[in-house]
This record gives sequence, structure tokens and C-alpha cells, in this order.
Amino acid sequence: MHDLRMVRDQIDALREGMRRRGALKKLGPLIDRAAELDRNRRLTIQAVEERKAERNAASQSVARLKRAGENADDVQKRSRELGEEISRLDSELAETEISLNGILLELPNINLDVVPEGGEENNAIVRTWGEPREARAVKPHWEIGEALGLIDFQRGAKISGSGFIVFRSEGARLVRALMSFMLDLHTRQHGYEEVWVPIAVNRASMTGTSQLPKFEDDMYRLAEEDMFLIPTAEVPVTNLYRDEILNASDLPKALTAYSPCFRREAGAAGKDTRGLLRVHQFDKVELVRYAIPETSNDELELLTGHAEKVLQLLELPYRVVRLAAGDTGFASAHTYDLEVFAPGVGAWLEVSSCSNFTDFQARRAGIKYRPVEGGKPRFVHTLNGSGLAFPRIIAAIFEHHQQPDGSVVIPAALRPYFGAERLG
RNA sequence: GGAGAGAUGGCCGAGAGGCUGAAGGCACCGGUUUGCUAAACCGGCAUACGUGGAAACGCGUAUCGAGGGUUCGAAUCCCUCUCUCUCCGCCA
Repeated sequence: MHDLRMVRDQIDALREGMRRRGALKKLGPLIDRAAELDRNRRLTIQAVEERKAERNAASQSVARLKRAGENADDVQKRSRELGEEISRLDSELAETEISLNGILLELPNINLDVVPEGGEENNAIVRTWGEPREARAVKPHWEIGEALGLIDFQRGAKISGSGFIVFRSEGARLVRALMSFMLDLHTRQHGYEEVWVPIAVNRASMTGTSQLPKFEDDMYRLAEEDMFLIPTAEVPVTNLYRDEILNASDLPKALTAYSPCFRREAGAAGKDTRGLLRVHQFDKVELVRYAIPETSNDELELLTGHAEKVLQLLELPYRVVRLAAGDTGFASAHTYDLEVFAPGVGAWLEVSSCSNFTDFQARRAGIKYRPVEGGKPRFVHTLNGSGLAFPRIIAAIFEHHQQPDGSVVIPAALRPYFGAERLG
């Protein structure tokens, strides 16, 4: 969410930000409407507060008069009239603020200057690591998974539905190995605190990290409780400090969490439906950092490096892509996607999206810090990225580390966790 | 699920319609004193919005779990909800 002052004092910058995302046509009128609502809001506030001040003074004189044993009927009458005006103006104000807030919640973050404007076609490859293996004679991961008895797609669909899968035997063990491997790496080598969090969260949390109000249809909702299954551990982990003020000495704060993630993928029907590329439930180890504004750019590089380290240790070739403005997520100011090459499907698969949200989520979620002892609190900057998402990593391992005989070599770094050198 | 108790500033805790943005204590910050440390003493110490100001800061409004109500006036009375604790039941 943007500071209301953006609408007031920097409306051109706001408009420019939307233009760079290619969203000005759609959001420009909303911005104008917000500016108008802001003017109304301030006029109404002035009117209502004037009357409240007068009423407060009147109540004081009632108290004085009564103590002196004098008649206060006139003052009480005036005060009652003021009260009626106040409740009228208050509800007018509430309406204005609801509309205004509704618009603010719909405006995406403004991208940093390094981010190319425009859509996906302007995404820029920043660097690549490793050699993509030739696709010839490499089976896609779903064939390997089924041939080796590691993934059971049919029964996943039977017990839940399409897009739900079952890992079994060494496949299930591989999931568990990845979990421990990634968490150990980030806690022991990269300095993250491990957290274990709820995977069903309330509306306020979903709003804090910007999944709501815009993306309600993409999530599984528990109707009775009005709760949501998380699409990423970003939600509970970032909301850990919602409505709190941190000390400067707490920053940067680095948290990592394993969690299952749930996505309805509404509107993605027919896209990447085979295998592990797009499933409704998957596992992920998430990295979240809270930083002071001055260092958040560096923090993004650091966090991206931590996610990259996982791919390097898994010996999987990947590239780092700086997303163009129109392709960055709603809340993000700057995003690097990590894409791993999967020769079986012949595609670069997004396995992590590392983003600097600047103060956008922090303002929504009310996460502040005190720069100096006794100083005024400021909003923190929040960052996160997957480190990493399991299914596509598994797909990449199956395909990239596949041997001519159809077996799969487990990367050395994972062997202590997996307990064997190969699958099949 | 049933019965009861509770929610006040960073923390503890008073307050029971007006004199309370909120006593007192702790913590924290600044100062005085002091071989050092500690102690003692003095002072400071919430957030948001609006408004004036270059700024320091001033003024106004709101905030005692959340929302509604009663009243000229609510931390205080009433209603609803949320959360915490205790006991009972059920249960991995």
C-alpha cells in the first residue's frame, strides 16, 4: 500500500509508476478518484473535528455549571445538536475512508529505477550459472517419477483431485531430504532463524502481504473460519511482526520456514498441467528478511544469493532474471526470478522469486522499527524469496541428473540427507 | 463443546461517569553527584490523523482488546465479537 501522501503530493510519480507497469490506463482513473476522495476526507475531518472540539468544551462547561449548582440546559441542548452533526459527519467520513482505502489497496507498488518498464518481453537475464544439458534422450520428470515409483499422480487425483500428487518411497524421502538440506543450509550457513508457522491464516494476514483483496480467488478458503490456506510461507512469516515496532538492533532480521503451499491456480487451466510444474499443493522453504530502507537493495542481492546457493549445491544450471515492471508481483518493487533448466521439458522453470517489497507490505501490515532509541518509528522494508520450491526442483533433478539407464544421480550435497547416491 | 475470570502505555499496575493521555513502579534516555561500577537525586519518555510552521515545535481530534449503544460527557454503564487464563467434557 502506498502512503496516502503519494496521492496528495507525488501523484505524478505514482502515475509514472503505474505507467511503467503498463497499468496506467486501468489505474489512472482510480488515482484521480483517490485524489478527490482525499480532498473530501480532509474537508470532512476538519468539519467534524471542529465540532468535536466545541462539544468537548461544552461538556466541560456542563461539568462546571453543575458543580456550581447552575442550570446547564442550554449548553446540553447545543451539545446534543453538535452530537447529531458529528455522527452524520463521522459516517460520511467513514464512507469516504472506506472508498479511499479500497483504492489504495488496489494500487500495486512502484518499481525501482533498475527495473525495466513494460511487460514480460522486457525481462532481462542478469546472469547464468552452469551448463544447460542437451535435451536429447532425456525423459521428462513425470515419466521418470512414475517409472521409478516415486510419484503417484493417479492416486493423488483420486484422493484429492487433479493437481494433487503423492510422493512415495524414495520420492517421499527426497522431499524430506530437500526440506532438511535447505533449512540446514540457510540456518547454518546463511544465518537465518528457522520458524515453523501456521499454514491457515486470517484475512488480516492475507491483506498484510497483499494477497488480499486482489487475489482471493487464487486461494483455498476455509468458509467456516474465514481463513485461508497459505499460498506461500511469506504470508505467516512476514505477518509475524504485523503491528509491531522492532528495534533497529533487530535488523536485518532473517527468517526461514518450511511449509506446504496451496494454490487454486484458477485461470491457469491447461497450462503446465503435466507432471510437477503446476500443482495445487507443494512444499517450499521460504526466506524472509526485514531490513532498514537504506540497505534493502543490498539485502535483495544477499537473499537472491542464498537462494542461488541451493541451486549451485544441487548442481542445477540456472539463470537469474530481472523482471520487467509489468511482470513483477503486485507488492514488489524489484524482483529476480531464479529459473532452473529442465532438459526433459526443455524449459527454464521458475523456482524462486526474490523480491524487495520496500515499505509496501510493511505499511499494510504495520511493521515498523525505531531508527534511534526514542526516535520516530519508520516502516521497515520486507523481502522474500523461495529457497526453494520443491516440485520444480525435483523435476529438474530428475531431468538434469538423469543417467542413460533412466536412474537419477543424487547431487553430493543432498546425499547425507537422502542417504543414497542415486534413485532407481 | 459447557461454566467462570480477565484484556489499561515497552513491562507491571491503579482508576469504577467530568479534575485521566491516563496515578505509582520497572525498563529506557539525558543530566547532577560519584576513585570505577552501583546507588541517590532532577528531568524526559505513546501512536495516528488533521492543521499551522523552513524547522524546532504549537494547536486540534482520536486511541485503555475490536465494533456498536446509552449520555451534554465513557477507560469507567449496556450489547456483540475477538483473544487470554482456570475448571469440566472430548480428542491427535
